[in-house]
Amino acid sequence: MANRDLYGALPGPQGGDIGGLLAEVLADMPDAQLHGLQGIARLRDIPRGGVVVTEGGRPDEIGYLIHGALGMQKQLPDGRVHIIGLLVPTDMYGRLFDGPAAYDIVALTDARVLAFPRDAFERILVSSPEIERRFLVNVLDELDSAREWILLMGGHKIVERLASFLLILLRRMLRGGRHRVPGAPVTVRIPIRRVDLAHYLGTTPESVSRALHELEGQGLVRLRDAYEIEIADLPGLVRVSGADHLGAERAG
Amino acid sequence: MANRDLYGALPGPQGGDIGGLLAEVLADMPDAQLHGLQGIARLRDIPRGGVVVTEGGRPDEIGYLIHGALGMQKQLPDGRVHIIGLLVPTDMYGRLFDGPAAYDIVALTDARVLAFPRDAFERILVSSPEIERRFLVNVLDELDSAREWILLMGGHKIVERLASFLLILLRRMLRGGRHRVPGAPVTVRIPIRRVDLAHYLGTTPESVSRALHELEGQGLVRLRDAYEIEIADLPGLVRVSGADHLGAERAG
DNA sequence: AGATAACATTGACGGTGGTCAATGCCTGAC
DNA sequence: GTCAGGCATTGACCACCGTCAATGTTATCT
Repeated sequence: MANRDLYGALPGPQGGDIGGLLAEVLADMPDAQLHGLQGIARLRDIPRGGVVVTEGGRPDEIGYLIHGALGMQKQLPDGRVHIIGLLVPTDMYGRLFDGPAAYDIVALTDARVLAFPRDAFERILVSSPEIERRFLVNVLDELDSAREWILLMGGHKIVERLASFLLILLRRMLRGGRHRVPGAPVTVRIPIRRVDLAHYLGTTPESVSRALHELEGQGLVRLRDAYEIEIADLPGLVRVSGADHLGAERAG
Repeated sequence: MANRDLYGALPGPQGGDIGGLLAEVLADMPDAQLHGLQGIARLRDIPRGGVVVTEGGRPDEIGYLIHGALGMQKQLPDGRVHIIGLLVPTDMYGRLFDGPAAYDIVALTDARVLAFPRDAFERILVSSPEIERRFLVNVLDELDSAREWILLMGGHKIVERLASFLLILLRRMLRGGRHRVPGAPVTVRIPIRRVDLAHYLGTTPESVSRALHELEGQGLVRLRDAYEIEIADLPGLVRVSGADHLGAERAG
C-alpha cells in the first residue's frame, strides 16, 4: 500500500514557506520570537520507517511534526516492538536540557518535520521566558496525554481501548481546526497501519481487526475502508470506551 | 491492618523543621530561593483514603510528598477505579499555569506532604528562572516515568508487569540515597495494598497475588511478608520483565 | 486471650485475546 | 492483464486472567 494513502493530500503551504508553518505550529507567538526561530528552522522529509531519533543517542534536534505520523517506540529484547507515543501534526519531539533519548522515534508514515538544532533552540528558550513558559505548558500537556494513555491501556478489553483511541483521535481532529460540516457524517482517519496501531494499543493486528469489526457490528462505527472510520453512534462509542473522554473535552 | 505498617518508621526531622525538609526535597537549591519558599510552606498530614486534590477542581496547592504514598486515580463510570500514577516521597503533585485537575489525588497510606499555596508558588517560579528550569526538568522526568509506565502496561502478562514494577521500585530505592549494605539481601517494600497495586497494574488483587507467588516459585523473589520483597535473582527478574529496566539505569 | 475486621491468598470456571495458519484485497510492476 | 508483495481479515485452538467464592492471616479492640 502506498504511504500517501495514510494521510490526506498535503494541505497548506508547500516548499519553503517556513514562516507560514511556524505561525501555524506556534500560533499566537510574539512576532519577534517567531523571527528568531525562523532563522534556524529547517524542513525535513522522512520516508516511512525512517528513524528520526535513536534511543540512547543524544538527540541533536528539536522538531515539530508538520504532517504524517511519528511513533515513539521501544524495541524489546525478545523482538517485540512497543509504541508508547504517537505524534501527529503540531506535536513536538526531542528532549531539552537533558540526557540521551529513552526511545526511538520513527516515521510510521512518510512524514515532514520542522527541525531546529537542539542547542540553538535551547539558547532561544533560555533567552526568552515567554517561549520557555509556553514550552513548559507544552510539556505539561504531553504529560496529560501520557496519563490519558495510561488510563486507556488499563482498559482490559481491546474494544474498550480501541473505542478510547478513536475518541482521542476524534478529539484531536476537532481541536485541529478542521471543523466538521454539520450535515456530513463524522469520520476519523486512522493515520497508521494495523501493526503499528496494535503495538500502540498493546495487542496484535488480529485483535485490532476483530475489535474494529465488532464495533461495526454493534452499529457504532462504519468502516469506509481500513483507515477511514465513520462515527455512527458517538454516545455509544463513549459508553463502550468506559472512560468519559468527551467529559474531559467539555471541562477543558 | 494498621496504616503505619505500610511504610517504615518515620525518619528524619519531625514537627516544624520545614527548612530541613525543604533542603532534603529541593536539594542544592540556592539558599535565597529556599528562603523564599520556606516562608510559605506548610506541613499537612493526610490519613489513608484522604483526598488531596479533587478531579475537576482547580488545585489550590502545590505539594511535595514527604512520606507515605499518593495515587493519582480516576473513577470510571462503571465503578472501577484506575490508578494512573503513584507518588512516593520527593515526588511533586499539583498543576501550574493550568486548568482543573484531570484526576483525583488520594492518599494510599497515611501521608505527609509539604504544601505551597498555588499562586505563591507560581509567583516564585515566575520570578526565578532557576527554579523554573528546575521545575521544567522535574516535569520532563515525570513525563519519562509516565512513558515508562505505558511501556509497562503494554506487557501483556501480569508477571511481566509485576516484575517491571518491582524493578522500577528497586531503582527508585537505590537512587533515593539509601544505599544498600553489600552483604545484605536486597529488599524492596511495596508501599501500597494489593487492591491499589492491582488498580495500578490494570488488573485484580487476585492476579497480583498469583503473579507474586509465581515469581517466588521460580526463585526470583522471596516474600518476607506481603509487602517486603527480597530480590533473589535480579537478572532473572529483568529477563521476566521483558524490558531492560536496568539498562536504562546504566545509560542514565 | 478471644472476637472481629480488613486484607491476602487459593481454588474453580468461563471468557478474552494471543498465536498460528489460511484467505482475501488492493497496489504497483512488468 | 497478470503477477507478486504487502496488508487486512477470518478462523481454530488454547493459555491467561477476570470473576466469584472460600479460606488464611494479621492487627486491632475490648
